[in-house]
Amino acid sequence: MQHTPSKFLTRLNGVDRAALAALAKARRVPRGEAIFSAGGPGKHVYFLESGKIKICQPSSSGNEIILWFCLPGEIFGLAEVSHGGGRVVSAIACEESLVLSLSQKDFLEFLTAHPEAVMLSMQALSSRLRVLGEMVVNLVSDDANTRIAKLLLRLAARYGKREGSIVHLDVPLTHEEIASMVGTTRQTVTTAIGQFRRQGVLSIENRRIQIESEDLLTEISQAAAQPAKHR
Amino acid sequence: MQHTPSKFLTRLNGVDRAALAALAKARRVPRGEAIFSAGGPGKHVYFLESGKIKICQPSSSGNEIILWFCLPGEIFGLAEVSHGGGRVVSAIACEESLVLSLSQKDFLEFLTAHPEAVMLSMQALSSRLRVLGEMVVNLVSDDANTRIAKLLLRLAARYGKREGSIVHLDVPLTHEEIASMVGTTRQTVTTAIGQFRRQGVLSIENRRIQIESEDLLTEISQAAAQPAKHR
DNA sequence: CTGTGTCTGTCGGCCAGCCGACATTCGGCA
DNA sequence: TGCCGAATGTCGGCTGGCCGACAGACACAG
Repeated sequence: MQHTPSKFLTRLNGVDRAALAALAKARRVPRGEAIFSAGGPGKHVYFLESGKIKICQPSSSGNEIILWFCLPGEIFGLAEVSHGGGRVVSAIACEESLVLSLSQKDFLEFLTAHPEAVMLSMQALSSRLRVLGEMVVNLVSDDANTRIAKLLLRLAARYGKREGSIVHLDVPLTHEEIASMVGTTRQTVTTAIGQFRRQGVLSIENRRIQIESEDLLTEISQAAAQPAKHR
Repeated sequence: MQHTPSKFLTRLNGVDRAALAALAKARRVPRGEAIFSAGGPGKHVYFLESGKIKICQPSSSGNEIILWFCLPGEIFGLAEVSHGGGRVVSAIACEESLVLSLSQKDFLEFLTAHPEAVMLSMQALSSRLRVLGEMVVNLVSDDANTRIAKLLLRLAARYGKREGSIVHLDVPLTHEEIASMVGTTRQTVTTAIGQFRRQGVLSIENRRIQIESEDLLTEISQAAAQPAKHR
């Protein structure tokens, strides 16, 4: 259930990291700005030095669905580079960020020169594949409350900062965004979160969610699992 | 919108393919049998020589969600090998199949010895990532009919055999399975497909779906995209 | 500190789609 | 060939959650 964050940069040894940094071009991205956008060419791969990036995919109805958040040390924009074809997702800075970029060509050369990086790349892709698979399963098989609970658990596992038994979710999310991630409406999210808070599962500290009891949340996420059957 | 099937084996050059075949162990799998199951160790990677495999992930409520179908020439079971940790998905033969299996260790050695295979692996992962992303977006943003229409379009693009303007979907799917893939009920799928048939969008030939007009289906899948707004 | 826009919280009405129930048809196997 | 289980088709009743609407509550710029 634990998803290793597969921090590309931090797991690269010093020499290789230096070699990569030498090839890469650094860029400062202010909060809210896109590093790349859906529809664009997709000829670069990126590494997040500092800050936070959200990777979103536009839906046919026009809103952006957040697929995952990218944390410092992670690689992003990789799938399009290896798959070919343009971007289908956008990368948007949640806060001021520092990113390194590398052209497809340079990256491929780097990979041949540094075989360990190959495994790291494949791990990054695999890890995301696993998370997306879990998302799909949740989406098709759970009701709204359960989907919200499971989303919070996933976020806690990947992006939570533990402090005693409390987990601080270090990602900026509006109810609207949560709703778009789990396929429900803003109102339903508000109601569910209010409910969780009243149950003592979580609390809100200046717009950040803090999970008070992961166990209780897990319980909730499994409660409705049995679709009641008869009796 | 087109998803290259990323046929690993067929895109490997002859020499490399022979090398891989030499390392691999072949195995005949009868219809309905699992090559590996969720919860298992995940220390092998597989190639489909002939037949058809479905890759499923169990949901908390017990049923198996089909994530994708594996066609001859494709690699599967790759994500767990590169990511580490056990299987979260199962691979089940839809029909009698011939698979090649390779241990993690042998596969990694093969990759270092045959660099082109690295790109093919990454392409396979990336391609699946893209499809799953599309699935997630559809699931969160579309209503039941639209989800079904889009699923059929995706299946047609990847697994359709074109014959004039008609596309034969060469995958064995019950309404029940379709329902589990798009997060709805068997009855709703039956109704939607009946509707599509009456509209002349598709027809059924001994339990296989044939899409008569991809254009019309595309239209349907986009019609409800605008949530009507006001006016 | 005050205005302005975005975010959160809450309510009632309404409908898509779920659920159970049943009839029918298909296709594979004895 | 006939049988049986699985798959398909159809129907009402019921309800989770969507929608619109509106009222606070922040956050931040000027």
